[in-house]
Amino acid sequence: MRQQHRFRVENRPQDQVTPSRPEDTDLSTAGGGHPSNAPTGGQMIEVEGVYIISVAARILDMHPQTLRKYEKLGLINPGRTIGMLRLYSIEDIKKVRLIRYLSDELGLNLAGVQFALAAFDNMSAIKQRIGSRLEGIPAAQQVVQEEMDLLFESLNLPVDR
Amino acid sequence: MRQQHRFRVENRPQDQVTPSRPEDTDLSTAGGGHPSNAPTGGQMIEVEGVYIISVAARILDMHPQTLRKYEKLGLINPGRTIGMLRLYSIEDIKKVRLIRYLSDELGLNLAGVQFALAAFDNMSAIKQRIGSRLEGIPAAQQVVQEEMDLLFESLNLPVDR
DNA sequence: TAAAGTTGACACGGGACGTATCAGACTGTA
DNA sequence: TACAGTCTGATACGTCCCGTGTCAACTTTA
Repeated sequence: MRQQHRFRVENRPQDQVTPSRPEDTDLSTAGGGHPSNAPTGGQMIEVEGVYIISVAARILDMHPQTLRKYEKLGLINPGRTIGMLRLYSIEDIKKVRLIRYLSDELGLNLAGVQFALAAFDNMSAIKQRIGSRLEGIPAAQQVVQEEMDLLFESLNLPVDR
Repeated sequence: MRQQHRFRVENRPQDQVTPSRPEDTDLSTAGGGHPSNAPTGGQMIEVEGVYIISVAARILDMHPQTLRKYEKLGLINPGRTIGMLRLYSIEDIKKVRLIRYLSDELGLNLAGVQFALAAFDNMSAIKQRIGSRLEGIPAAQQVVQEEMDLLFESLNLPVDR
């Protein structure tokens, strides 16, 4: 196993280095991408921990066509090589696992998955925004943190996310 | 129209007067029921704005069997007469409209509706809990109120709810 | 007592979803 | 350069979901 590769990837203006993530569900300010591998000025950027669709499908034990369908629906947004091959990052893989959990375990259809993912993103964003707006009031920050964590717990998410 | 009735209703220990509402999605502290018509000591409690299933179905333009199915799935929880007839309150009607919106407009299946309703309830509860825990810090209260309202808006709910 | 309600079961048609396959073009690696 | 793999777009199939509809046997309401 451990089939990692190196590819020449698209130098997308939006997201930094790691593919996927934008989550076009507005509000999103999450980011979280460790800014290693700053653009070297040119086109060639080395990226590790990234899989083409056949490998990602094997890792996830899912049909490649299903992954393409998820992308078409906007549920995931894997990166691309310059030649347009899909590149799935670890984050993408995790997201697909979350989608599968929502679908298989909770029984949501894909519209429901879309709704839930957007809700998560918005909740995360709001949590962060509140946190930063309350920077001068640590006691309040503490309360909000506790309660928002409770809220996430109440949604029956898998341990991993 | 305006087919309102009076029934002898169950004197349920849990919820006060108005039928429906418990929303067995824990955390719920919403309440909101105007406590008119306090129990008269005996069995007879007068309740208005409450409809039997045939009337509710006509108001909603839905099949009665669909309403029964929703109840079986725990999506709604109409009150009952002592004789076990279902009684739909205005709140129940509104909730069915929300369910129909989630289903028809957003395309969620019933598992998704269940998830969404639970999420709303939990979000409402958390909002209230934070509000009361921050009672001594009006500035923080204000921030949380604003951001949580933003969060609700981001979920594409219909105006009425 | 008649009309409308209850539960539980079963069934039907349309649509969603995962999977599968095809054609024709392109990409990446050896 | 050859070839395996991926790309897009389309179509199709089996299974399941969901709203609707109906039935039987019984209960409640007016």
